[in-house]
Amino acid sequence: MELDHDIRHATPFKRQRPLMLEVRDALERMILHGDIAPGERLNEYALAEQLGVSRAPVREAARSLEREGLVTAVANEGVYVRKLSVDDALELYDLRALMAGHLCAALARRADAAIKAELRDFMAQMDRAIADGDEAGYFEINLAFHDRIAEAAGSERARALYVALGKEVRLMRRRVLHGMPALHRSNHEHDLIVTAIEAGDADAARAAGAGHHEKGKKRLLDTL
Amino acid sequence: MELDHDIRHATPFKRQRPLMLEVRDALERMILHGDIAPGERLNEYALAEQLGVSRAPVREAARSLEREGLVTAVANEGVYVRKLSVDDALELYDLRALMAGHLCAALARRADAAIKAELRDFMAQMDRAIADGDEAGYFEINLAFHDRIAEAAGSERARALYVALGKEVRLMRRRVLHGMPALHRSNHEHDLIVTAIEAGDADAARAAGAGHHEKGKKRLLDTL
DNA sequence: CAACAGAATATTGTTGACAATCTGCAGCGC
DNA sequence: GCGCTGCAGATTGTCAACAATATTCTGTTG
Repeated sequence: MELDHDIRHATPFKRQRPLMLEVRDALERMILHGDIAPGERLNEYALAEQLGVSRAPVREAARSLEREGLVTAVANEGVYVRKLSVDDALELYDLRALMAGHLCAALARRADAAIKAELRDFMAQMDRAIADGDEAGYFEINLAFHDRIAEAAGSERARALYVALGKEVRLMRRRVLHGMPALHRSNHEHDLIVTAIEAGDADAARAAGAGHHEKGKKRLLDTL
Repeated sequence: MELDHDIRHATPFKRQRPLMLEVRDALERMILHGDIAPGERLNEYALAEQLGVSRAPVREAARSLEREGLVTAVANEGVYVRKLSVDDALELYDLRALMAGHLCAALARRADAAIKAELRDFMAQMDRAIADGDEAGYFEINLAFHDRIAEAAGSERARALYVALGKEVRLMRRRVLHGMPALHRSNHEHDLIVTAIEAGDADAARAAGAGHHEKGKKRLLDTL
């Protein structure tokens, strides 16, 4: 845990963006990247010194991360990187499936030609990544694909919940999706989602969106 | 806006509970009670003086309320009590219906005799309140009833989401439920929920739980 | 009189210091 | 040996002052 010193010197000229946000991003990156292990405590003083700021922005950033469920704060004791139990992770998968179904259904009702074409383009990109054997690339596009659906569904609150749940899931640093067969199955599920959205079939889209994430849950269970 | 002075003197002896939490509760009460109107800005300095604390706890409390969606913070400008548009409110109702359905379904799968009896008891209390023409009493029990379901469903994250959404909805200070006929209909829907849970029928419970909240949405639309 | 520049004011962002609380350990009594 | 007490260190909670930014007001100018 020793990286990213002195945020302020990284952006030397003018900054209207509050330090707290910079710190928040830095901490989130560290946590999601695994630089700070789950269960580990975030030492305000140490982090403040490490980042070259005072404790207040670090405190606020930590509280902000608590909102996203990445850390848990205990009074008079400190904030800890959240350690996900398997049950927690399964619950998160369920909620994420619920939200994904909701978002896909909403999008099926309101999708126009532009967004439909956009989703098909994502599919093509993922197909190409699979053909190239580019797993990392596939993950990235996969992430963007789902974010785009959430965004286009037109329900800001639901979108925010969905991405927050996604970040939380990432705390369980287990690769549930790897190997070409898994990628093929995954992209077939994507096709079900897009097809239902194209058809404007909200119920089918809900089922496909939820089902896709429930498969992810099953894949996690299989790795145990 | 002038009430609740000096939190600390209100609890004069021993306090291991951080001031920030006291402030948080006080602010939440003020907001939900309507003492601070939606759209109004929360002045850190003024609130700090009014509550007899420094700005730091007020700041933290405000950031904490942001998490619950009761206020929105703008950088270098301040935090404002959230002003719900009708669309926002409708979206909240949808999400709350979604979560309620999820929770009811989960509870239907795991409910034991004790919780079933407890729910029936709530029903009896609400019947009595209706018979007595006690609308305020009905509301209170109604709230406890739904909270109990959320708690008993065994999904902590989902429960937290559900109650947070409930608080947000209260920002729209419109009485969607009043008059004996509405109360009767409402309690009939409660009966559908409890019956489905008793039968262990998850799908029916989901439909009943979601339907109950969707009716609330319709009632809101009717008041427009 | 309208519109703009710039000062004056109000408010948030950040800092370092101090107070309260928790943790670990040594010393003591049983 | 075991457990309790209390001190020492570390860490979070709170505070008041300072810096940066936004807002309001006012006088000037076209």
